Formats: sequence, structure tokens, C-alpha cells
Amino acid sequence: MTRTSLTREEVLAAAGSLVRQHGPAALTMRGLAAELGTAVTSIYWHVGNRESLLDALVERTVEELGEIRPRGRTPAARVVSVARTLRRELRARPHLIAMVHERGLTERMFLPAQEALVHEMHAAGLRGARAAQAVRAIQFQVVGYVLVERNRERAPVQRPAEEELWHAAAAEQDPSLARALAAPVDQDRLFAESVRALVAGLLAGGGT
Amino acid sequence: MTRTSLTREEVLAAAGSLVRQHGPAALTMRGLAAELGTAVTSIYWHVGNRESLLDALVERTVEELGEIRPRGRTPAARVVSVARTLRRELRARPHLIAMVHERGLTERMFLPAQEALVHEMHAAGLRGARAAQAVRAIQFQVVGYVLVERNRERAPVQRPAEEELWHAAAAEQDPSLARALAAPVDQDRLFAESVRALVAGLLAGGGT
DNA sequence: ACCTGAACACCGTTCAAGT
DNA sequence: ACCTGAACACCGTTCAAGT
Repeated sequence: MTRTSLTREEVLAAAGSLVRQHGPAALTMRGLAAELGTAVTSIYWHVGNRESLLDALVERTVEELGEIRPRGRTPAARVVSVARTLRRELRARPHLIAMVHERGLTERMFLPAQEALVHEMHAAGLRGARAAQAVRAIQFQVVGYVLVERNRERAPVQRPAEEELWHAAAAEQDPSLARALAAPVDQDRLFAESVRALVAGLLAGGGT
Repeated sequence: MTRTSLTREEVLAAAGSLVRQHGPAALTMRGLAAELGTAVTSIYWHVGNRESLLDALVERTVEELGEIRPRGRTPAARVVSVARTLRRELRARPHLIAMVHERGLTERMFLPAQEALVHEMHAAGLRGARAAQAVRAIQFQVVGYVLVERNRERAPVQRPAEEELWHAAAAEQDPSLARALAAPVDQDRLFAESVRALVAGLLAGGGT
């Protein structure tokens, strides 16, 4: 029962695992203290307060997301691989990613990926403002996609959605479309195809 | 100072304006009671509890987002107009939209728009699973975009982002790109171009 | 340098009691 | 049917006091 002196690292680790598993709402200072076997106030000595504790966890997450290695033969394929990797990494830390989002740090988290994308745009022959716009379009799409699919996964039973579409006039003219929309989304495939379509659209035309 | 008997409507209105202006965290039952000039417990009689009060506000938001009227000559133009309208409506209610998102109801909020998009895909000659996939790709993109741009707007000063890219090796080979990425995003234009590129990509090729 | 318990000012919610 | 105050069980945080 002798307890080696509490460290900041220890506090962060315990808080991190708590947040990863049950989300930030599950992190109470009193609960964390109980888990660590110390007084609540000790935690304050090490990490300041609850908000800066969460900030530290977020900072750590941003750093972890920093490594990107594009794979594939063509620039388009490598862009898709960057998108895919990012999506996987983001999905592995849903609560922490949500917190990064809440703190408005998604951008910073994305910087290394942005640089990788710049490189691929150059390889694809895009330059200047046009390339910059394409990089941002992809970045927005990937981050947005992950935010949306997280949302869908946490959604309570999508009550009216399916039947309503089954009965929509447009759908009745096209039963196979109605069937497709009533079926659950294949998120991996939708992601792959969306990215592919966007990249194709960007590399082909686009506008200035 | 005589107070006409409190109504559920009155509670929702006061709570709604509070949330619209300062976000859900600013809504405390005690504070709301003070604003309404009643006892805290009266509110409970009318709306159950805090959570169902917020649920009611969210429900109302979902209903308000239900009207969509596509404009434009070509299907592609009408799709873009739907996207644009949705974005505007979503941006007008940031806090409430975030709450819809948190409750996983974004999908349901989007159903009318989805039906409009189905109609346009048909007009563009897409059918069946292919059309369904295109509708979803656009839906994901618009919702995702709004989520991302809200995030950016609330972001604290994007500390290292600009300079780092200025110094990146890739950027130095392409100063006009570096300049473009260092400049603030023109979110309206990026949105318009992203949607246009995605729609073009979807209508052209796409994959099965 | 690190830890502690007591106390403060907040929460949301319940409940018995009023009219 | 509607409203009330008191009370409960929680919060995060501060602070003076310990070692």
C-alpha cells in the first residue's frame, strides 16, 4: 500500500485511459483521485486544473497524429493513401479527436498531412493557388468525413430515415436506389469513392 | 410584476435564445429560472429536466432545417444550390447544430435535402446504387465541411501553421502555393469549388 | 517539494407541501 | 394543474496547514 510519489505522467496516463474509454464527461477530479489513491488536491498540484489536464491530453493526441507516409504509384493513389491513413488514425481515438475538434486544433493536427498533400499535388502537376485549393479541399473532406461518420455511429436508431425514403415519389421510380439508400452505408467504400471522385475532379478541372 | 402562468413554450423560447447566443453550457436550470422569474422547480414541471429541454430545442432545429428548394438550370447547378442553402442554414445556428450533431441526429435533419438530391441525380441520369452513393457522398461532404469550418472559426490563433509551411521544402519550390496556404481560407469559394469538383467527379466516373 | 482535509460556491434533481 | 423552498448528492477549486 505504500505509494511511490505521484507524478504528472501518472496523472496524465490515468486520465488519458479514462477519457479514451468513457469520454471526457467520465473524468471527474474526485474520481481520478480515487483511482490514483490520492487526495483530489494532489492532482491540482501536478496538472493545475481539470481544463489544463484535458489540454495536455489533447496536445499529446495532436503529436501522435503527426506521422504520415504516403503509399502508392500515382499521385492520386498516394493522396488516397494519405486520406485513408488519416481516417484510420482519427477513428482510433474518437473521444480525444472530438476534444481536439472542440478546442479548434484540428487544423494544427493536420499540418503534417497537409505538407504530404502539397508534395503529391506537385507530383500531379498542380502548382500555386490551384494546388493550395486542392490540398485544402481534400483536407476539409477527410476531416469532415470522419466527423460525420463518428456522428452516424453514435446516432440513436435512425428512426424515420429508411421508410420515408422508401415511400418518396422519386424512390419509387428507382427501386434499386431506394434499396441502396435503405441499406446501411458502407463507410469504407463511400470514403474511398468520395475521395477518388474529389481528387479526380480536382486534377481534371476545378476552376480558379 | 404579476406574471402570467409559465408555459412550456415560454421556457423553450428563453432556453433557446440562451443557447443560441452563448451555447448549451450557459444554460443552467437556476439561471433560466432567474431569467423567467420563477422557481427552478417550475421548469421541471414543464419540461421534465435539463436533458429533455435540450432535446426539445434540438428537435425544433431539425424541423426548421427541413425546407429545401433547389435552384438553377442544370442538375449540377441545382445540387450546388442545395449544398449552398444547407451550408447557410447550418451556419446560422452553430450551437444548436453542434447539439444536433452530438445527439447523432444530423442524418435525420438531412433527410429532406437527401430527397432533393436524389431527384437531381435522376435528372442527371444517374440511377440505382450509383445515384445513392453520389447522394451520400455529397451529403457527407456538405455536413463535414460545415463541421470543419465551424471548427476553424472557433480555433485559437493557428499558431505554427503558416510559418511552418513557409519553410517547408516543398513550399519553397512553389512560392505562390506557399503564399496561398499562408493566406486565410476563402471558405465560400473553397466550399463552392469543392462541391463542384466532387459533383463533377461523381457525374463523370466514380466507380461502382 | 509535495500532500492533505475542510470549506466554498456552484451544479441538477427530488420531494413533500402548498394553492 | 401548477408552483414553491428545502434538501440531497454531486461538481471544480481554493487555501491554510501539514510533512
